[in-house]
Formats: sequence, structure tokens, C-alpha cells
Amino acid sequence: MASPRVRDLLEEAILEGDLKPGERLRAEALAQRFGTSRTPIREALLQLEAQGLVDVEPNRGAVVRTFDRDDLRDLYELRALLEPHAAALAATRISDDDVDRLEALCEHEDQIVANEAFHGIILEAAQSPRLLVAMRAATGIPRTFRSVFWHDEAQREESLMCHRRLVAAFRARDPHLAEAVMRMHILGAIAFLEETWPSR
Amino acid sequence: MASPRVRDLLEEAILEGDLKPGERLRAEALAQRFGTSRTPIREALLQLEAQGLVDVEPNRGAVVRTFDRDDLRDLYELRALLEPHAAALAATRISDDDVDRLEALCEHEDQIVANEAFHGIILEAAQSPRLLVAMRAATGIPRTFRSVFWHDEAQREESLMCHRRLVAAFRARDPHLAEAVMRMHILGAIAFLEETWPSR
DNA sequence: CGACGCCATCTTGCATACGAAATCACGCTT
DNA sequence: AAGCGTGATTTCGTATGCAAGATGGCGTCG
Repeated sequence: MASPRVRDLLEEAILEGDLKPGERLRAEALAQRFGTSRTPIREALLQLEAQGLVDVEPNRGAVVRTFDRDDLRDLYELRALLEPHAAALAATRISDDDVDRLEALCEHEDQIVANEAFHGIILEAAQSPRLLVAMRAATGIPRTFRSVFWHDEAQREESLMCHRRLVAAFRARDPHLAEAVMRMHILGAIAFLEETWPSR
Repeated sequence: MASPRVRDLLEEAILEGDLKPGERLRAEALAQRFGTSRTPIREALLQLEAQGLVDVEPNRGAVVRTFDRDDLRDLYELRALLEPHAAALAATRISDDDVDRLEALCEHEDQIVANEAFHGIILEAAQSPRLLVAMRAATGIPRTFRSVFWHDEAQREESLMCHRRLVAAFRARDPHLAEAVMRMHILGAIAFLEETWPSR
């Protein structure tokens, strides 16, 4: 049911910042934009609502979710809870091929893309369908907000270091190490967030 | 958008076991059953998919999710991760009124309803929108599966004890205690699950 | 006897139409 | 001039039609 086409297009448009936070999403306009009718748009919006990317109110329409500092904190705290667990599960279940893939991603030039893929592989490797669904609530965030991290050299280095350490932990099939590294990785991001964006 | 009416009806039908796991959900049939058309049904199904209650495959329709032992374990492990965190957050944010409400629920006669309400209040009190969404991935489960717990006297007592202890922790505004009690509460449920349903 | 392929049927996915609710603008009242 | 009420317009929610894809049964072939 519901071919994922429109959903993915809409998601990309929001993540890419093409549709900005706070912007009202009129079904008719989106339908024209994507060359379809309102029906698939409505279905996509409902799915994205479950993902936390849009707010939808009955009889009033959809709006791109706005992100203030508290929202981001909330979101990253959830990640700090879920992803270390995912890493621990993945450590005992990940395939050698996937570890190779993770290692390769450490050398990838586009760090934003590499980072998304990196965390995605780990999540898949955890083989917990419920965890996968739950994490969707913590991944929906326009790239503009994430790109902050990649402008800071020290942050990039720390991130890369964590990723390499994670690869090592996976090779050693060490769930505790993987969990600890991932926790540091996410909590580090929160700390950086608090520093760069103190309390606006 | 999307009046919640049909969605809630459908959810209830699944939770109540009226629509059984594995059962195919044909849009037309459901539309007749609820006295509406296929459109709201489709939208409800997509929302319930995000909640993990139904499986939906493009062009092939929806099916009530089946739950085997591994699924339940996966689901409860996720709860064991999320709910203690929710309890810790709630401890510092919950209102006195809500604590009173929790205490009253401990005396409620219908323990299944009381239990759902109890955990719901705590989740709300945590005031973390993302956590709320994530938890939806861990609550979708027909009541038949839960009712197992309420047939065991010892389990009922332990559960009630945990709930009372949680109330005390909230009164004392003690996040660590609340978190620990909640963790025990959920992990206890997992252990009970493993005992009663060893490895079928 | 079993497997493959073809055709009839069913079900879904999308487009479109129509009634209902909300929004907006304008003029009126105070 | 500010606030309120009313009508026009916009936007949503639901129903329904139609085409594409999936399902299932039957006959044929190996």
C-alpha cells in the first residue's frame, strides 16, 4: 500500500530545507509540485507526521515541524538513549561485510552522507524492528541543523574518531565498548549543541 | 487532518483482538464495517503501520502484525529502554495532581485499564514529544498478549508494588529511584514472559 | 502426478468530485 | 479606531470511479 515515491520526495524536500520549518503544507500545492493528486500527498503527510517531520491538525492541515533548541535537545537525548542500545545489539549481530562497509564510510569524502549511512547500517544491523521504528522519531530533522556539526573542525575529528572506534568495537564483537562509544558520540553532539547554541 | 475517528476504531478492534494477528485487512471490507469509505481506512492503516500494529506492503495490502516470542521480547526490551527514561524525566516534571491520579490508579479495580492509564500519565508527564512518538512503537500490542500478566497473582502483586513505589519516587521527585523502579518493572515483565513462554 | 502459464477476478493506488469546516476580508457597530 | 459579525473563498475530509497490479483457479504440458 502507498507507494513510497511521494513520501520520499516530500521527506527529501523537508530534510533538504526546501520546505522550511513552520511552512504550511497545502495539499493542493504539493500535489501540483510533485505532479500527482492530493490523495498520495495526504498519505505521505500522515506518514511523515508519525516520523515527527510535520505537524498535522485535523481540519487545519499540515505544517513543517519547527525546531527550537529544546526540541533538538529532546531529539538528541532520545538518540542518546536509542543508538547506544542499537550499537550494543549490532555488535553481536553485525556481518563482516557491514563492518567493512562502516570502515569504508570513515574514508568517505562527503561526511554528511557518510554519517547518515553509518548510523543507518548500525541500526539495521541491530535487527530490532521496533527499535528501527522508534528511531524514526529521532531522525527527522532538516540537514541545516545537522550541518552545524560539520563546520567545526574539532567536532569533525571527534566524530571520525568515534566512528573508527566503533568499527574496532564491532570487529571485536564488543557490545559494551560499542555502546559506550556510541553514547559518547551522541552525548558529545549534545554538548557541542549546548556550547554553540547556548540558550536562544 | 485525518479525523482520528476511524483510526481509533481500527486500533481498538486490533487491540481488542477483534481483528486477529495475521488477518488480512481489505480496505473495502473495513470501510463497510465502519460505515465509511476506503479513503479514511487507508489513512488509518498507514498511521497504524507507523505504530507497528499492522504491516503494509505496497500493492499488496495490510495485515495485522503477528507477534511471536521474539517480537514481544524486542518490544519489551525497547520499553525497558524508553520507559525508565520517561520515569526519570517525569520525576522532575510531574504535577502533584498527576501524582494523585497515579496513586488513585493503584486502587483501581480493572488492572488492565489502570495499568495503561498509569504508564500513559507518566509518559505524558515526561514532557518529551519525541519520546512520546518513539513509545508508540512499543505500545501497539493486542491485549490478549498483555492479559497473560494479569492471570498470575504474584505478577499482579509485583506490578502493584512497583506502581506504589513509583508514586513514592514521584512524590520525592527522585529521578534515579523512579528510573530504577521502572526498569525493574519492565525487566520483571520480560523475565516473566521468558518463564511462562520459554521458547515456543 | 507435479509444475508452469494463462485468464478471470479481486484489490489496491491514484484521480477527481462534492460537502463541510476553517480562514480571510470587509463592513458594521460601538 | 478597535472589535465583532457575516459572507466569500480557500482548504480539508470523504466518497467514488477507473486503471494497474496482484491473486487465485484451471487447463495444459512435461
